[in-house]
Amino acid sequence: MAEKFFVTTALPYANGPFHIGHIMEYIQADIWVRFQRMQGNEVHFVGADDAHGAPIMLKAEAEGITPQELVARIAAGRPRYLQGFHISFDHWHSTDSPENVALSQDIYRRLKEHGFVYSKPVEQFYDPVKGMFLADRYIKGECPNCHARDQYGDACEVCSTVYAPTELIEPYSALTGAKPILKTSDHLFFRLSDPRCVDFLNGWTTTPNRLQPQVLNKAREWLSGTGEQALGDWDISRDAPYFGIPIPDAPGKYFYVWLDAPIGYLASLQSYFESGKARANGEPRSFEEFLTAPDTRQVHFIGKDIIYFHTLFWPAMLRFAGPPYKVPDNVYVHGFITVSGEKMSKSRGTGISPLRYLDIGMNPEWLRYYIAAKLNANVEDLDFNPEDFLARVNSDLIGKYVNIASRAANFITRHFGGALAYAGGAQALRQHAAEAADQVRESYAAREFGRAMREIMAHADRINQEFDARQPWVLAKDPARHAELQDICSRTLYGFKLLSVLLAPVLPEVGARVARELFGLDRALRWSDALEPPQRVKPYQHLMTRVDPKQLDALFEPDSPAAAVTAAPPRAASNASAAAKPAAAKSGAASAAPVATGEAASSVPTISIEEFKRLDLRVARIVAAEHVTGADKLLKLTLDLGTETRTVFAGIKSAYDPATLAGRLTLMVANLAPRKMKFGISEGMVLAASNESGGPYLLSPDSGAVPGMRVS
RNA sequence: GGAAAGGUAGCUCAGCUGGUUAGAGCACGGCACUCAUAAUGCCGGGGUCGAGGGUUCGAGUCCCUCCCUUUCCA
Repeated sequence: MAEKFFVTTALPYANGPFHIGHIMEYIQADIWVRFQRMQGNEVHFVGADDAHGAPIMLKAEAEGITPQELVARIAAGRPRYLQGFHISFDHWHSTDSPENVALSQDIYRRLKEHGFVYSKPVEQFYDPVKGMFLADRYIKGECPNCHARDQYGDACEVCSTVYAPTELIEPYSALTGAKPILKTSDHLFFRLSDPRCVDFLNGWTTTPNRLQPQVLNKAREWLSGTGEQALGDWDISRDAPYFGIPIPDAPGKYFYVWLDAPIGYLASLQSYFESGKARANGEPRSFEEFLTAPDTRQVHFIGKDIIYFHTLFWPAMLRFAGPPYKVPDNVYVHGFITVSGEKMSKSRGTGISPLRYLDIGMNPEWLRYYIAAKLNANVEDLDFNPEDFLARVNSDLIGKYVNIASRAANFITRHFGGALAYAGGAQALRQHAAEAADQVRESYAAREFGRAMREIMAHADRINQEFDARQPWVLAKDPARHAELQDICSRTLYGFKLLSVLLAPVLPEVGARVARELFGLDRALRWSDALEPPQRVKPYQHLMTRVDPKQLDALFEPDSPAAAVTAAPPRAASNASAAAKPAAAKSGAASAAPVATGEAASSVPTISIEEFKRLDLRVARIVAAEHVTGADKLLKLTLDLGTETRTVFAGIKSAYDPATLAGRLTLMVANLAPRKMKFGISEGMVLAASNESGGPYLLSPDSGAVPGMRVS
């Protein structure tokens, strides 16, 4: 009986592009989802942008666009990442959608009807210039404890004291610099402290196999608090101006972004059902029918920073709103990703840019494998270590796994025309494969991916050992022993097929290629393929290349615009940078340590004319453009600078056909230090524009310009 | 300040309810092999399991204290 899953990842806050933390979460969830699908289970995997809230409103304002425009721009950039890393969402939506408005208002009305909502006056700082109430993070002042200046309204970054914004000395608005005034307004509260809630949550959180032990401990701690620590009610309203969903019958009030954010899971699912995609995926029922079915399992993958919302408010809201809303069956929590042991940090400019990873031609499946190898079911942080990454990927994936196919398939192709034969039949091998598959299945199901990878690689070791022991290269020289040769190579290739099946949730592309190019299947691998000894193979084509250390160098090279922004002193306290800070710290429904985004043009510091003059920008003619073998993004350009010719590798393959480039003029940085790349030395760079929604677009001079002219 | 998770070979990590000389992969040294888009096999060096106490016939594994890292405190 196939299981039916509704799976989500945390909704990323739509004020910036994905960072490596998002990608890690998506990879974790995607591996689990693909694994479930391979088992024949029905999975509906959806995501959405978390679009509401003050940070987005303010950031949009600072850029002179509407919040909707900002969100649309960010959303337009999402597919590159999701496709790039093979994340198999069935649907992607937004919390700023009609579905979410209707669902949020409906859930609210039901909660209110059942007595879980009440109103209470709240006194808060108010910015008289901006005309809006200020969240703690938008108020700065002197720390009452250590007297450090310019600290945020909730806690001091110098001495870590936690306080209320009203305790700050000389408070000022981070938005306008104005002195905030205290002002009272009625807020709506969700009665989390209601005994019905507490009873329900005590039962829900302790249901066996629902939460990880560490998460359960945390929830228990919150639920059992007394006095100061007692479970408090939840302020769910915000006063206008606010980018959010209007609260019914409460003019000028909007839902706090954290109320409608998780409801976005349902909005996305509903949109997915109503678009017909669910039907296309084999689910004939309606959204409501699916949600209310007793065998539907609702699973959320989240980061450890948002446990509170997902184990208290979210299940309680759903429970007391009542059917068709169902409470989550599981909330699976992961830790953060660090880089070389360091937390990703805006100020230090560390972290890995997922886009750069893809742009420099690194294989997304390397990262999927590496993350899988280091993930377990616990709430533990995971470290991306470049040397470890290199060693792990190269030795496990290329040295052990891919190499198995390469060494055995060539004999079969050369000596047996692709035909496999198992001496004495393959029954024992099948039995062995079945046991291996069962073992690995359990690890995957339990989200013990690291264990699964160790088990798989242990099988790879065994296959290599047996192959070595039988010395097929010796057998090949003796025609009398060719049956033995065929047997060992067949056994080895069956082993390779088994490994490919077991790795397919992690390496979907390689799995698909193995199925098609090596075993001649016209479909993706299924788990049950592990029990089918292959009878024929096609000639081996190389499946994966090694990681080049130079690529890792390039990945960490601090020459991106983002790095330049983060290296700048933060003195220019423009609206944009002020807005970006609390947004990143809050991180919305996102689930990893903040990382540099460097998007807002207004946050780039000014430079002097002298600094500008250091740039040698020249008009150049593209005399030749060609594809680069092995590079996903790069084109090799030969540029005529009038007096000399340069070779430049440009990451513009996605947008330009080389045939159309030859002859045209563009602009280049002529005095950029030459950079050794995997494919050769790049002697400069061409200028192109891009953002989340499009590009790159090459720049061109007006007619009349000739190669070699200096740009000033 | 309160709380949680973690600190095991150079690196990244396994070690279930305490039980023979503490394991793996990578890295390193040696040997073998040559089928493999420099990939495999064998052997080996290397750890007072954060520190100090305690319980026990016996502790990396339980208890206490301390140190360090990370995180949470709506």
